[in-house]
Amino acid sequence: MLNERNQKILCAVVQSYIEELAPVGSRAITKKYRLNLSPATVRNIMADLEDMGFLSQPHTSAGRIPTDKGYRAYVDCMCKENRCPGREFSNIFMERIEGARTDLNVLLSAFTARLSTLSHYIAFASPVSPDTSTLNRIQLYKYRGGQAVAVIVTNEGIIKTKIIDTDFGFSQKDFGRISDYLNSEFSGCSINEIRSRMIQQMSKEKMLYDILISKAMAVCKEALEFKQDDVFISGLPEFLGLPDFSDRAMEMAKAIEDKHLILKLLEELSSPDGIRVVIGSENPITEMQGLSVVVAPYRQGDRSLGSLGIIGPTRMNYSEAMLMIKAAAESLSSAITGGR
Amino acid sequence: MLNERNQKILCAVVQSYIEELAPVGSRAITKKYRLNLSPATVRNIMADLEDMGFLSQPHTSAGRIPTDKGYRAYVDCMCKENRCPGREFSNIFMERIEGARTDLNVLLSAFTARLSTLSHYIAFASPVSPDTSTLNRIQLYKYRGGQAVAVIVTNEGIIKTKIIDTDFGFSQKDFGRISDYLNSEFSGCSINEIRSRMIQQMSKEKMLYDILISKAMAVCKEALEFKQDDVFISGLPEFLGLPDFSDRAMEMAKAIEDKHLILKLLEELSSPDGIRVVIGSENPITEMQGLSVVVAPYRQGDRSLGSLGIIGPTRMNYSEAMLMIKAAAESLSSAITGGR
DNA sequence: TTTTAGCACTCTAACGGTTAGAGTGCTAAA
DNA sequence: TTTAGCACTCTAACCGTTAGAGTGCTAAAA
Repeated sequence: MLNERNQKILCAVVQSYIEELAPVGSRAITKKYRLNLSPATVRNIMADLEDMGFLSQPHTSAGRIPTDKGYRAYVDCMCKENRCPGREFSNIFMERIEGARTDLNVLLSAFTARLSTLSHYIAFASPVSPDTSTLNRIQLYKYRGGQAVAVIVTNEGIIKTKIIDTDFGFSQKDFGRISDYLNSEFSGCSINEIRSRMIQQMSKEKMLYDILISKAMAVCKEALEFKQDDVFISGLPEFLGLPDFSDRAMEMAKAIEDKHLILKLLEELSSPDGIRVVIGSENPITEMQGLSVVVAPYRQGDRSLGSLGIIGPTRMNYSEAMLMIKAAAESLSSAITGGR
Repeated sequence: MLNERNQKILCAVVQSYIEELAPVGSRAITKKYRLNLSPATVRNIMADLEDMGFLSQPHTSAGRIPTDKGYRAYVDCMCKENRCPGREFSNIFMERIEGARTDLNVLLSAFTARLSTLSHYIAFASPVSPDTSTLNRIQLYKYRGGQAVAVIVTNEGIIKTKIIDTDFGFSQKDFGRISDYLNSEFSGCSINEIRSRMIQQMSKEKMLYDILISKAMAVCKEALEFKQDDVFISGLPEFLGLPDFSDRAMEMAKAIEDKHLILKLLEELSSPDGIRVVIGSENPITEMQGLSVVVAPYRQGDRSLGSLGIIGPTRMNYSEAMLMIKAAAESLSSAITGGR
C-alpha cells in the first residue's frame, strides 16, 4: 500500500508531530531527519499521503497533522521493528513488588499510580470480576451488637470485608459453624457461582421453616454480596493539565471519570493475548474518540484476570507507552503468580 | 467597626460577586438589592470600604472585588443571622446511611463523594488516626504457602486486612492461638499503644531464644503494622474545570493532590467543636492560599474521630457549604455512633 | 450635613486593518 | 524524477480606534 519512502516520511511526520505538537511542514522534515530529499519532494509526497488519508491540513498554509489512519500506520510499522525488550521499565515495577506482598487490589492501585506518574497519562486497571475470582476462604466473626464481620479471601489474593447486620443473636460459635459450612461447601468455586447456588438453596430451605437455618442462610447471602470493585484509575488531574485539552478538559474528565465507560471499553478490548492499541476513532466508545488507549492483560499463571492500560491523547508517545504497559503487565503477572 | 449600612453594602457586594464572579459596580448593587440609595451614595460607601480594606479594585474603572477580609466579615455576619437548620441537606446524607452499614472507611469515601458532587467543590475527610482507633478484635488465618491473612477490626468500625509472609510453618491452630493471645492482651487498646507495647515485649522475649515464640511475635508485629490511611478526597476533576482556575489549574491540582498537605491542614485546623471556615490568606498552608476551607469534626458519641470538609475558591458559596458540611458531619457522626 | 445628579475621566475588551512569516502548490529547469 | 523558484494563502501578532462600564469629583438638592 505504501512504498518504503512514503512510509518513512509518514513516520517522520508522526514522530515530529508527537514531539512538537504542532503541524509539521516539509522543510522541518528534511532538516530534522536527514533524508536526502528537498522540501519540494517531501511536499509532493505529503500531498500524496494526504490524498490517501494519512495526513490532513488544518488550513491551506499550515503543515500536516496525522489522521487516525496515519497514527495507525505509524504504530503498525513501529511494532514490526521495535522488538527491544525495554528492561529499563520492568525494573521500575519490579522494585515495587519487593516491598509488600499484599492484597491484589492494593497492588493494582499501586501499579496504576506508578504507571500514571511515569507516563504522564491516565493509567487504569480492571478489577477481577466475581466470575473469575474463586473462594479461598470465608470467615465470620461476632462484632458489636447483632453485627458480624465477614472476611472473604480469594485465590487471586483479593481480600474483601463487610459488616453484616443481623437481627438474630448468633454466638461466636454459631458464626464459626456458618463459616465452616461455607468453606466446606464452596471453597474453590467462583463468587458468582456461590451466590447463585446460595439463592437456589435458600428457596429449598424456606420450606423447612427452621428459623435458625433461615437466619443463618440470610447471613451467608449477605456475606457474599459484594459489589464489583471499581476500576482503578490514576493520573486524571495531571492529564487535564496537558496542553491538548485546554478547552475540552471538562468533557474529557467526565468521560474518563465515568467508570462504567471504562469498564465497557475494557470488555470490548479484552484480547486474551498481548498488547492492544486503539487509536482515536477506532475506539468503540464514542465519548472517548480523540483519545488513544494501550492495554494488556494481567495474568495468574496463564489465566487472564483482567487488564491494565494507559489512556492518552491520540498524539501520545506510543512506543514508550507500549514498553511501559508491557513491563507493568509482566511485573504484575509475575507478582500475582509468584505468590505460589 | 462597621455601621449597619456599610455592612449591608459589603454583604451585597460579596453576595453579588459570589453569584456573578465579576467585579460589581455601584449601579448593579442598587438595582439588585432594593436599598433606597443612589449609585453615587453607594460609590462613596464602597470607596470607604476599600479604604478599610474590605474591598479592592482590579483597575480604576472596574467594579469592586471583596478582599479576604471582606469575605471574613461577610461570613461572620452570616453566621450571626443564619441559624436555619438546613434539614434539606441532612436528608440527602441520611438516605445514604439507610443503605449499608459498612466499614467506616467505606462510609467516609461515600460521604466525600456525595459532598463533592453536591457542592461542586473538593470534599475531603481525614482518616481515623492509629492513636485514636482502638482494637476490637484481631484474627489471623493460614493462607496459601507460608502466608497468613490478618484482619483487624476496631471499635470505630474500621476493618483492615493484610497478607503476611512468614518463613515458619505455622498451622491454622497456631494462628488461632496467636490471635487469642493478641485479643486477650490488647483488646481495647489503641493501635499505636499496642505497637509500642509489642516492640517492648519483643525485646524482652528475645532473651528467650525460643524460636516459636519469636517467630510468632514477628507475625504479631507484622500484623499490626498498617500504614495510616490516606486522606479521602473527591471532586478534583470537576473542580479543575471551574472558571476560577482556568490558568492556575495545574498548580492547584498539585497542591490539593498532595495528601500530606491536606493532612497538615487538617491538623492545624482541628477544633474539637463546630464548623470552622478558613478564608484565602488565613490558610496556614501557603500553597493553598487563594482557596477557602470549611471543616467540621465527625464523632463517635462525643469523641471526635476526625474531620471532613470542603475546599473551594475563596468566592465559594459559604452559606451553602456550611449547611452541607454541618449536615454531613451530623449524619456521619450519627451513623458511626448509631452502630451501638 | 447628607444625598444625589451630572459630567469628565479612565480603563478594558472588542473590532478591524495591516503585516511578517510559514508553508503550500505549481511550473520550469536540472 | 527531483529540485529550485516564485506567487499565493492563511494565520497569528500587532497596532489604533472605539464603545461601554464604572469611577471620582463637584455642585446642587434635601
